[in-house]
Amino acid sequence: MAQEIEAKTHTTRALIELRQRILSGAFAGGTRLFEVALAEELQISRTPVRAAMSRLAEEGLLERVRNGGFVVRSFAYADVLDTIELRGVLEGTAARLAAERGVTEAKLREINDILTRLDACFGAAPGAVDFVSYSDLNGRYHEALSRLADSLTIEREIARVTHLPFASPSAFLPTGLKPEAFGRSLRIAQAQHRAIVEAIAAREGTRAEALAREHARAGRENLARIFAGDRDVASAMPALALVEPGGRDRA
Amino acid sequence: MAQEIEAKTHTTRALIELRQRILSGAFAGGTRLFEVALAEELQISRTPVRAAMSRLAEEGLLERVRNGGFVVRSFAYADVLDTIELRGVLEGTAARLAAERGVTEAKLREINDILTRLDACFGAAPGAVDFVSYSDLNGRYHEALSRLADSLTIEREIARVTHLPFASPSAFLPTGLKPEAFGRSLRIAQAQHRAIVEAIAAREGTRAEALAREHARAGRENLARIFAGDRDVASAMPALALVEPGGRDRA
DNA sequence: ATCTCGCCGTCTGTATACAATCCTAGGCGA
DNA sequence: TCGCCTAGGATTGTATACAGACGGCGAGAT
Repeated sequence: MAQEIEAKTHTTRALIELRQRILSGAFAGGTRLFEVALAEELQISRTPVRAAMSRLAEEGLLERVRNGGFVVRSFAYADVLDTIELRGVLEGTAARLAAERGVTEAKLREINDILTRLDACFGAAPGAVDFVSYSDLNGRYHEALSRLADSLTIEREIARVTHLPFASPSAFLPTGLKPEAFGRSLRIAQAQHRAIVEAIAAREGTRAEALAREHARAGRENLARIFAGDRDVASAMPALALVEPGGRDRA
Repeated sequence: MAQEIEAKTHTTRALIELRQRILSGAFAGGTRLFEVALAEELQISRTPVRAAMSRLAEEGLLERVRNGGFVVRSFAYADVLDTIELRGVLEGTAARLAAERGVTEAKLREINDILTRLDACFGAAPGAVDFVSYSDLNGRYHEALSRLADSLTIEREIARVTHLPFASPSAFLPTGLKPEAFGRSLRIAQAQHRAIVEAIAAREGTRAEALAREHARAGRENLARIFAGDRDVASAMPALALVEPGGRDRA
């Protein structure tokens, strides 16, 4: 997805454009996308539009409908919670398998290096955190963690779930919380990061799994806080743009 | 997938034909599929071939390659093990969430009904088992289990993983084991089926999860037994047709 | 009033011609 | 001999015309 910048083909451009529109909530969930209309709008023929929609279906952003055609997939609040839960379960599995199977020195060094650099994001004051660096390194940490089990199957599935913006490990970091409370929760998260790697290194599979799950739970609780609090904050979160408003069950 | 029989469109026919070929191992893993060649072979134009391949990519049987085109995804023995492990983890999550969130009387009755009918598959003698009915009902049980958590997200992900033939709950049932040993392992599996539902009904989430994982483990051990034993049996298993021979690491 | 049948419009399915791109093989030059 | 560069073939990308299928709407019959 990184090399998609400066796209060459019409298909790729349509893919990027449509993905952006869906993620930004330009289409309500359940909206049917018509080839002809989009083709006209994007000034291309139906063929690349179809190709792009097909790939968006692979990404899980569109759904095929009976007798052809696509609709925008709709996500309710409950789906967001379940997806974050699922990420926790999968990352927990990656952590457990890594602990059980053992990891190479090189990989351990790599993730420990990320941990060190994450530590460097924190200043003396509770609210002093380099958010930008933290967010970037947090993403790298989770990516490294998913690779620790040395299983392409697990890695793939985590990547798949994580692809949805609201399930990304860094989804709810730059929230509207007060800097102080926010910095505190980030310090706790970082402590969990360390504990997970320590458990893996000590071959404590069950502990590693439990910690990884609890870590995902933190993200989930940030989300719940956003939802329970200011609704304007929630609707301003880019990661929540494609989530249907209303249904807020299953706390 | 059930309504695909008596397919109307060329795309659907191509999809079924190609899927069948891949699953039967007609293409080695890594083989690149060319639109023109397949179009000629199937006596249709490139357009429906492309559409079919795109859907096979969604199913995880094909992979897109850089600069266009598809290759048949290749599965090593380690991937099979990881996928079965993953199924156990996901079914375990479904079971745990079902226990934690509670299930309706109707759903509980439905899965208990399946359990009763599974019991009826066993005769007096150890080797006396109605394999055909058991296999069918076993599939239904696992499907009902995946729906018990009342989460489309989880259900979807289980369906996705289960779609691969070697990860299906019924993948390694009709094996080349001796009837008596086979019947015994099926009775154990059925005991696990019951225990999982009992744990869910009693709201024992952790127990339900552990049991579901262990249950998947049984399938994995059947697979290992097949692999360790007669290699001819392994190569005769339809579910293993698309698995690369050779690599047998990670026991 | 309601049900059914058939027409028609709209949307996707398909074929095909042409364009663009990528990879490779071969030759030329340093 | 090695490397680069070019030319050509192979393969996908794109546009477009036509075909087919589904659904909605209206007219007619009961």
